[in-house]
Amino acid sequence: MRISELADTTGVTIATLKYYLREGLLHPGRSQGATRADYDETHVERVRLVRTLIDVGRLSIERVREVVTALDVPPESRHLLLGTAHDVLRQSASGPPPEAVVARITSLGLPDCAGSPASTQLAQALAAAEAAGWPISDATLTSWYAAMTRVADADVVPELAAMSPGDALHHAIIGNVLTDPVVIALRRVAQEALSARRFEAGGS
Amino acid sequence: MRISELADTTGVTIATLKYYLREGLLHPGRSQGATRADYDETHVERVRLVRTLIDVGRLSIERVREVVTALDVPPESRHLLLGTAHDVLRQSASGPPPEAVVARITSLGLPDCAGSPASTQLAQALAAAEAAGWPISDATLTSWYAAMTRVADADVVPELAAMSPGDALHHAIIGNVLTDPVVIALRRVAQEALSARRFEAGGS
DNA sequence: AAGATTGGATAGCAACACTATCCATGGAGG
DNA sequence: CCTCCATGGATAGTGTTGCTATCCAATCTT
Repeated sequence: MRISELADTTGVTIATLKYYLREGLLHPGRSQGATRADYDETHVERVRLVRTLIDVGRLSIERVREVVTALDVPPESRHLLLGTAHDVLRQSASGPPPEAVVARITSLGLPDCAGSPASTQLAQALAAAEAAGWPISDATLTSWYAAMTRVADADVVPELAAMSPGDALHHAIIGNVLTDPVVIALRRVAQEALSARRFEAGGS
Repeated sequence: MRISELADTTGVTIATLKYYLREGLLHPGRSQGATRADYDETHVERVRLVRTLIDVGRLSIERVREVVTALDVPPESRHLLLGTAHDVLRQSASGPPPEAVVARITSLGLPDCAGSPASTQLAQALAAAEAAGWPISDATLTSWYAAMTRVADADVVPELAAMSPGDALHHAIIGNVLTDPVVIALRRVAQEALSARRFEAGGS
């Protein structure tokens, strides 16, 4: 497959593909002499991944590069694997979260994945909310955690055990990127439904 | 309060405040002659709102302008109010979602807020996932909806009924912006916990 | 009177994600 | 064999975004 075909099948211009090649988001095609290279299905899939991460996940080029780098050298351990996936999907910069918030999380009986990207993200999100005058009670937090466990139940499927580390990582990353918006939208729908039930009945 | 004080208390530079004034994100101070204007608590709160929307919510300047415009003229009806909040927090462009996906949503027994921003968002998120080769089953969707209803339970508080439309809108917008990252982070933590339980036991 | 501060206007800047152009090569069709 | 278009590789340019920086006259403070 030549680059023009890759462009046609993915809907991405040649100029952009060259850019992705330069930036290391796309592995080079198998070179067939100086002016020809061969691209295959792995390139098509990679381009689709990159576009999904950019369009849906709103990841920066630099962050996408982190993803493909991780995919090229996936961690062996299945535990580190999810951590890697969560790390590249982090929202804020990966600095150390406030000590006090971390202590609070562990004291609530949430799993002690201390230092894991997910816990760090949680701590930073909680700290940001508190700093903006929106503290979240222990009761709300544990209730939300229970609810999100039900959501995550569909995420951690047995099939993962049978996949190669690279495929599992790909699965975890793209699954979260694609379904986070669904989960958030469902939250909004639920809000509207509850609002209608609680306020609409009484008028206004 | 002069502009320099506003800058000091909010931690935003004067140049940026002037930019926000130009862009209509910040209402002008009460003019005291040609070279002086007076800013008050409403300006401090507005600047904090803008910074939260930008830093945490990653909203563009244009989207923030939508928010403040809506806050200046909040809808009277409490039902439209949540819709307004959800509309300014939309991820993708507010185009019409695919017909088939909408039909599927309503057929699942999800509330028939047809055309509401939340339903539109959901339809678009589902369509995007499907287009990227990640279809979401009816079972998963209903299970997730049940879970997110539990999350939303903490969002739609009775106090909302007693608030002014503007305050309620502010509450809904900033609440979602600040807690979406918390909810998503909890999902990740739950994924790690489930992964540990399901895969760690069997080794690897 | 001197100096700093303000509002208002305009211009500049850095980052980001492409997009366009140029060029030498080289394979394919005639 | 010759022409011609696609390709790889390199480099430069572009549009958008979110600020910054500078300038100016007016005015407030000291």
